[in-house]
Amino acid sequence: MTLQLHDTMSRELVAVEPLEPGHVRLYTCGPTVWNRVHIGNFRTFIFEDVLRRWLERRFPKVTHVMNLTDVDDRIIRNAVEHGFSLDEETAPWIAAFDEDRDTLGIRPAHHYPRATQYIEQMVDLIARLERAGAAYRTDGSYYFHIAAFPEYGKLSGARAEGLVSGASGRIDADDYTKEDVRDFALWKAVGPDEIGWDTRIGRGHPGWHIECSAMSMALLGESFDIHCGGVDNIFPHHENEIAQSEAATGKRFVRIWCHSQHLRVSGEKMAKRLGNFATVPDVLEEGASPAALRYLLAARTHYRKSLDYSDDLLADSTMAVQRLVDFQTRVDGLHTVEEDANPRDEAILASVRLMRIGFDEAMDDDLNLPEAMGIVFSGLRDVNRVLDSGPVGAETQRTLQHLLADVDDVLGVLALVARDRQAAPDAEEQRWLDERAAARAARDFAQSDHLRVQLASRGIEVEDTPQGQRWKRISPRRG
RNA sequence: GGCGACGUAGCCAAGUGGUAAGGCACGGGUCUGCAAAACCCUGACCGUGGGUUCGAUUCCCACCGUCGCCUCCA
Repeated sequence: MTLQLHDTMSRELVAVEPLEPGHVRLYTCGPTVWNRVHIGNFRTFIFEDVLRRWLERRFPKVTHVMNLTDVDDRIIRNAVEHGFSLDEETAPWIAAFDEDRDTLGIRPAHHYPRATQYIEQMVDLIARLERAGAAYRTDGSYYFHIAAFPEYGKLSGARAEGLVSGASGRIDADDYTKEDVRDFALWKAVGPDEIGWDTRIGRGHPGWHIECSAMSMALLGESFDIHCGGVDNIFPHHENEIAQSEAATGKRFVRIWCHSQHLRVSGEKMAKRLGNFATVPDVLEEGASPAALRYLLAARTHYRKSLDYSDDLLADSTMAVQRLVDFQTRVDGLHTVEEDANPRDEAILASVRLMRIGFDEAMDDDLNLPEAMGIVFSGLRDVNRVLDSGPVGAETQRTLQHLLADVDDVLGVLALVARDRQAAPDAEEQRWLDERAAARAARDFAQSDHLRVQLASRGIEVEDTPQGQRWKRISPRRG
């Protein structure tokens, strides 16, 4: 079985076969750091993280590049307004992005190239395009000449006739002058007092699309395996990247294009512009756990389907994560017996085999994590049933622990829960736990129930098991 | 107007040409000092209308509904 991904260009499932055997080169469009990234943006970044994690399971080497767009018209406008340099303007947003990314357990890319650090490469590429007759200069600015690239539109299916200039209502089309509405800016000339770079093609700053072509080529080569982003990047961003890159190199730019669907709110796309967004800190402030948010964004539905965000969905995800955590706790706390394999061990090992096969198949089928988790949950019930019936051996316990570790190597939520758990009970909470254990030993149930309520008010839930009292931190939202 | 996606139980959602995983919530049980956890039982004619087929939720067409992109939004 090999990993297949849905390719936006061919609109088919395509097997991942790295250009360089054993080494997958992955480029994912990162954030424009003009503001705090919201959880809709993170849906895409988490999808890419899951992809990256699964690729690492399937191939010996993965090189992952995510760009940071740290120059664009909005950033320049804000920097001017604040009297900041570009770096000063973007530094806090980059720091915030790093923090949120870490909160959600997203593995860092191997490279985070910043547009402002690749001006030279962009200028080279623009000069190369001009020599190839694919770029022209107007009033000092450079534009890509669509007519020079007949294949334009092959990714999005967008043809010239269908495009309605300004239909999105997001741009001021008169900002720059172009020969053809479809032509797009490679380099924007600016005056001596404006923020820009003095280069051999003049003073200015880069257009949006050119950075991804220049940086991906610099770090991954002129052709590489997988390029990802949100669906809103298909047109024009990725369409333009293809045009620039292939017009310059004459080579196929990317093998497989993957795009994730949007996160919505009440049916509409979550977007800064609409004001219906929430940031990672916003969600945590309401009492949700990072694990629940990650689960919601990663596994609640398939990455190519839009997902409507709501408090109910978050609560739902919180409980789903709790079910996994409770299972892990149970497995870790198993009182195992040392004896030859019994029928229970056999039954569990059989379940685990089925779970592994099903999980891998689902993931190989275009990263169907919801399907994969369905298989896991279904298997957990089978295993729980067996565990209810009697003790198992230490080998079975290890097998289950390895299974959970492998599932979470992709899902990445148990690791976040474990991180949260390090918040140990404070002195008072610990005293209540001790007192409650003592009260139960003395069969003073009134006192033990009282302490249970008291601990619950601190977000600590206590359970009694044959092995004694056990506690766990629960989300305040849960009540 | 062009291109594209989606519509499955109370909610979320996977999936298949031969009558539908899983999660959450609800109800009833087992277990428990009581709980919790776990387990058992209980729920769907898969947007509407046609067509293809022995047979369609799954393929085709139309329609209805929702949404996305159409020049710097993940």
